[in-house]
Amino acid sequence: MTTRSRILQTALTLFNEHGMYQTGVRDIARALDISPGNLSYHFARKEDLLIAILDQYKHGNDEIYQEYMHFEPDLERYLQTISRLLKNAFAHRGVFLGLDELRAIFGKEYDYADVERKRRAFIDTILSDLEKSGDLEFSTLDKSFLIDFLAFFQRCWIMEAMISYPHLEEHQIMTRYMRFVVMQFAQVATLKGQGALGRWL
Amino acid sequence: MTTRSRILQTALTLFNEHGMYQTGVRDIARALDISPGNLSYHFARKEDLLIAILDQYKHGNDEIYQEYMHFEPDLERYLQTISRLLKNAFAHRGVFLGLDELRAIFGKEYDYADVERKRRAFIDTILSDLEKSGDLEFSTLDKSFLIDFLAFFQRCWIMEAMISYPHLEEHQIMTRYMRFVVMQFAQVATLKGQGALGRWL
DNA sequence: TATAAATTAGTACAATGTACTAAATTGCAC
DNA sequence: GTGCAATTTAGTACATTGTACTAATTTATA
Repeated sequence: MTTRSRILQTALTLFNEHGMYQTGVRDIARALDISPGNLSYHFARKEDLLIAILDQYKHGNDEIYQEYMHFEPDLERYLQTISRLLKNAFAHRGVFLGLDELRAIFGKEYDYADVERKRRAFIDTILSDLEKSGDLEFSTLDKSFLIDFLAFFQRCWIMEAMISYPHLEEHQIMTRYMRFVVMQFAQVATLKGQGALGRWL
Repeated sequence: MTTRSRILQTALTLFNEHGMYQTGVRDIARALDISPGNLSYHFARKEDLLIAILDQYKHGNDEIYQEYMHFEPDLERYLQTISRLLKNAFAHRGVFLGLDELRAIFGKEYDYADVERKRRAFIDTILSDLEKSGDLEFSTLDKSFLIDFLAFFQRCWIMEAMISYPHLEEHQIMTRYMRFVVMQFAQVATLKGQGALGRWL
């Protein structure tokens, strides 16, 4: 394991536990038992750490989506995919608490719009395929609204979870939010699709 | 206008524009043309400023809800009420970017659970009344889900707005998010209720 | 007028992010 | 094994920040 990835891992752990602003670069170095100078050799600025962690998060998301796309459309597998996306976000929750700094680097050093564009494109494709496969039908609820909802949900839930349920464990948080999102799917699931929802409710 | 309220106003403006962490206590004092010592006379810690602003936000929300409750249930008025709630959150957006610090004071010096409890109670009452008055009917979409959705939405939207649309003006942001929430109401609006939704879509 | 509240100006301190240097160690291609 | 580059250490330095404190002055108010 390279020092660089050890740094990323430890920094993320500290960010998750104590928050980004409560974690200084000297704290990270101490936790790794390396010198602060060495840390700044790999990451000149604290922001670079943030960016690297965000890239890691983005990469994780891409992989999860790609894997879903690799097989035939299936509502049950899509819900599992969403669950994996939530877990990935939870694993990187520490950086989402630094909204202030996130906002500062978005558009400059980190292309957030790209994440967002991809997300919506994936969701759109997936929902359309699930419509064709007969798992979903959009009559009462508009497809474009469901895309909006899913995009909104996936962007926000982790922030709300950190604020509202800081004491809950990952597993509890996951069931809570999966249940929430599946309730929305229940609006558009066909009889065929209903079966996939059960295990989440 | 008291110095205390001038401080609150200026601090909030700076927080909204540059973020909480980018705004130092010395900046606030300079913007007000008062001495830093004077500022710390009114607010010993920066956190106290945050708490005072949150109280102001909470108070604003309470007033908006109370005013709605003062008249007969009406879907159109409820949507206007939601719009006012969004505006109040937007006016205090600066502090919501300080998630890290918010999380630190929640449960200790600021009763966030109370805000949340009230919010859900209000929403519950309002929806039940609107069901009785025949504006809403809960068949395909569960009432408890709509409560979850509205609570979730009202907690999160401002954070997502600050991250995703930092360049948009208040008016544009408001129409975007009102449109989003009204789409969900469309699921449960009766024929009578439909009329209220039109102006937001 | 007297007392309290408010305000100013200044100092101090620990912690932080950032930047830099010089020397030592390690890894690796030749 | 030698030599070079990458890595790591240790240390210094600086501006900024939140916080805390003092003494003196001004303002408001009973």
